[in-house]
Amino acid sequence: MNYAVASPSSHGDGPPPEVLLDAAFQTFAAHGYRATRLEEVADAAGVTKGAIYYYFDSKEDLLRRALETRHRAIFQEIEEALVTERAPVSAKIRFVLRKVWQHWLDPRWGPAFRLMVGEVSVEFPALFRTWAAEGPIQGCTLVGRLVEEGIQRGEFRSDVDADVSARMVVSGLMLQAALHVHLGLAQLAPCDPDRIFDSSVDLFLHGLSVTHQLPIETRSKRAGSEER
Amino acid sequence: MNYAVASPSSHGDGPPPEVLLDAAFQTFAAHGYRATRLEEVADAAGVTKGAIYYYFDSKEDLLRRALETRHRAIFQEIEEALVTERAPVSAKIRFVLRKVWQHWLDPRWGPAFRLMVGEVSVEFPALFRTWAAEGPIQGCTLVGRLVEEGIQRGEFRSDVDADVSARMVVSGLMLQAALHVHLGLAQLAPCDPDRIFDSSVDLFLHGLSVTHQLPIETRSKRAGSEER
Amino acid sequence: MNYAVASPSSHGDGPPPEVLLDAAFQTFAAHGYRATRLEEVADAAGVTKGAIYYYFDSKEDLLRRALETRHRAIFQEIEEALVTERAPVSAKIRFVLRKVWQHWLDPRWGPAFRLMVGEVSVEFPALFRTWAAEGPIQGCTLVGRLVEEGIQRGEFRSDVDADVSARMVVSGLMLQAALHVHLGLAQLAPCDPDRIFDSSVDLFLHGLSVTHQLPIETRSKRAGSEER
Amino acid sequence: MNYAVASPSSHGDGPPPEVLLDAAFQTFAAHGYRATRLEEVADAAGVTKGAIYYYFDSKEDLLRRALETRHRAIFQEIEEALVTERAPVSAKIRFVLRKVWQHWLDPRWGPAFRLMVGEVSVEFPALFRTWAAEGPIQGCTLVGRLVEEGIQRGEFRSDVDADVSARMVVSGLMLQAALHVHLGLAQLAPCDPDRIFDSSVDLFLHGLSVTHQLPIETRSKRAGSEER
DNA sequence: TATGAATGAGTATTCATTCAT
DNA sequence: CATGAATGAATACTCATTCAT
Repeated sequence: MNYAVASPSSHGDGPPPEVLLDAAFQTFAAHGYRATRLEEVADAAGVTKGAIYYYFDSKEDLLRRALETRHRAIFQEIEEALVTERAPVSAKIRFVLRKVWQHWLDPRWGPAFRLMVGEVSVEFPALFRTWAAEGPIQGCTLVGRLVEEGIQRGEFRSDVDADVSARMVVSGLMLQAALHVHLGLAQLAPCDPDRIFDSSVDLFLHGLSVTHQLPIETRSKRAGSEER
Repeated sequence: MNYAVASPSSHGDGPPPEVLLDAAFQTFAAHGYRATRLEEVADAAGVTKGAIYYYFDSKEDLLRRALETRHRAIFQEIEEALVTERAPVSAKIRFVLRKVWQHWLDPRWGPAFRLMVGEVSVEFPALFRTWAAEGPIQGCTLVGRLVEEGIQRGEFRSDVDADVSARMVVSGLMLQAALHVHLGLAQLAPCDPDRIFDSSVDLFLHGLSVTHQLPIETRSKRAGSEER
Repeated sequence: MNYAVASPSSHGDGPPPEVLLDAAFQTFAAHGYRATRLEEVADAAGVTKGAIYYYFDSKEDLLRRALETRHRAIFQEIEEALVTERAPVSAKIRFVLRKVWQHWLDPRWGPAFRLMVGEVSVEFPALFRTWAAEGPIQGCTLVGRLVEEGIQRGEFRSDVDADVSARMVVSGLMLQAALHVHLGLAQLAPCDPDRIFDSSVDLFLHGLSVTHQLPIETRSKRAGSEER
Repeated sequence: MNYAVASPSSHGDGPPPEVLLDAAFQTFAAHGYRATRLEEVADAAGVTKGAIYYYFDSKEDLLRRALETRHRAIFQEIEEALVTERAPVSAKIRFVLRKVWQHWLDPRWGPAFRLMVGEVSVEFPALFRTWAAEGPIQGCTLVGRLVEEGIQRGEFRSDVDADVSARMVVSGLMLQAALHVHLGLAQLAPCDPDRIFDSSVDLFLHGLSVTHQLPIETRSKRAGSEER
């Protein structure tokens, strides 16, 4: 045993084995945090329960560190890939969205999304906010900036709400991935992921684009009497 | 091995008291299914644990029946309200979406969404499918039919994908409600719910509307070399 | 609905500790199966409740395994001790009966008999049948064979019912052990165990022995009018 | 409501309905005391749990009173039927045993025996002793007196142990009834109840009868070296 | 480092018992 | 008299956590 200061949250000298982190992340994601017994994680990792406690302080600590390590800050990568890009903004947006769409299509993403929304959001709000900040929020921000740029360049309508538009397309694709791809709603209403992506992005870009049409309708109804 | 009677083990003859179903639904929604102790439900309903077992067979039975009874099939109502409507399709769509948006804004909806996506989807898949069929799926179907109608009437572009467009706007608004309104992401990126709704629906309807512009870009990139 | 592993839910790899099996057997025998709290067993074994569940799946499993392991197939042993015996059949029978009588006199046998007859027979019929097959039934068979042998050799009357005679003496001694020795009826009608044994076996052997007397009475009354 | 003094152990003014006592006795006998839920008794009697508490103070009280009332002091009856009898003692004995045998053959007797031996003996020893005093013990006493009478009259051997002989035949028949008739051991070793009775009684009376044979063997072995 | 064994606080579930109606 | 509803103490069972080896 060396003289390294004991790390604050475990006894292990080195970093926890990847296999444990992986097993924890996947088991939690698959069955949920509460529904997962530590023994399941241990089994999945090929060790015994006790070993977990050599590296982690508690079930919570295990989840926390598994999430930290496993979570890919996808938008970070994408943004970096984007700086050198020379293309119309709409093409950049499509490029960005395709990247994240592919990420969301990953079989491991759906369960993780469920874990985040379903349990982490309530039981570990801070963790949830971290995930959100690096995921959805950063996605929205990135896309939002591109929309802004499109507006500046005259590529998009000047009266577009860049912020909300970005949230809309990011949320729309994300929940479609979650519900239709991962949660089995495709069985109830089948649809090809490629078509979902293409049609959704087409719709989005059309919505942004400069047109010659008349205003669609007035919004004056919003405060109208038909609302309860 | 036991001589338990074959009849259902709950004893209540009449339907379970509303207060129990309410308390169960809300407590489960608020804290999650696994994280909720039956005693919490009992406390919330002002009874004791034993009373729950007078009406329900198990925690699972309680959840099941609470979900069945509490869940409002919102789209059903909306569709009925729509049959008499005489208006441009875009107005109808805005009307429908406003209705569901208001529903999703309800403080009780967010937790229920979390419960459904986070735990029910994994632990009680059949229940989840029922919810989905009456919620998101029916919403998509309804909006999809309206988009179709708009296309027929020449109000919308003939090349929009009615199905996917509907999913997009329903998913987009739903997840924005969940994340930005209920899960506190508004703190990270503040935004007024009214603005979210208006801008999202504007964007959507713009996306559907007939335009005179050229196609924004080709989709030829999809199979391009940047994909993994 | 749960994600429990399909493998048996007890975790112990090796066989359960003797002390647990012993404690379980004795506590169940002493107080009865239903009346025994798992904590009593745990206390008797000097462990905590949780430890029981490390080795056993349930209270039922604990009983089952305790009975399987603790039960001594006494007649098996006796039969083996008998093969070399050269003696009059009546002596062999007395030898056999003395062996089992001593077994039934053991302070642990009475409670076990009660457990078997009182609860196991109803709640775990298969277990009961196993016990019976190795206990009373095997005893009857063994003694029955000896009686048969005695008849062949001319030592016993040729008109005795070997089968039923064996059942009679085995049942008679067994229930006297249970009621008079273990269940305290000796308090109501005191009698020395040795005397019970000797007199009972004498009576039995007399009953079997060849005599010169006339038939005691006719059995013609059996279907007579005094029956209901 | 009249002014009768509240009876010590219930609120009912009149005696408890037979149907309740019957249901209790039979349910307890069938499933065991601990294993029986009061609701089962109530169901069997066609009332609700609450009604039981109008007549009885507790589950224990219910058992106690059900046993008191249901239990037939069979030997009492038999003894009375016997006083006028003019016949050889052996005939009287056969008569008595046939009566009790018939009683023990009753489908309700087996479960009651089990209840007594299995649970009442441990949980309510006083009750058990009452049952034993009026059942087995009285039976033994009665038969014992007859054997004594037979000895006096020279009908039976003078060296017979009247007491133990009586216990032997009563125990023998009783346990055969319990095990072979009621507890299903007949499946393992089939035998007709009539034959059990006849052969057992024949054997018994033979054992008692005066013979010309030599002593079967000496008892000197009892303290011999083969005992442990 | 890792394990097998054990712990104990917690939780679902049961059921005898009560009581207003 | 009897019921339906409810109670609450008891009890089987679970599982995160500990620890000697």
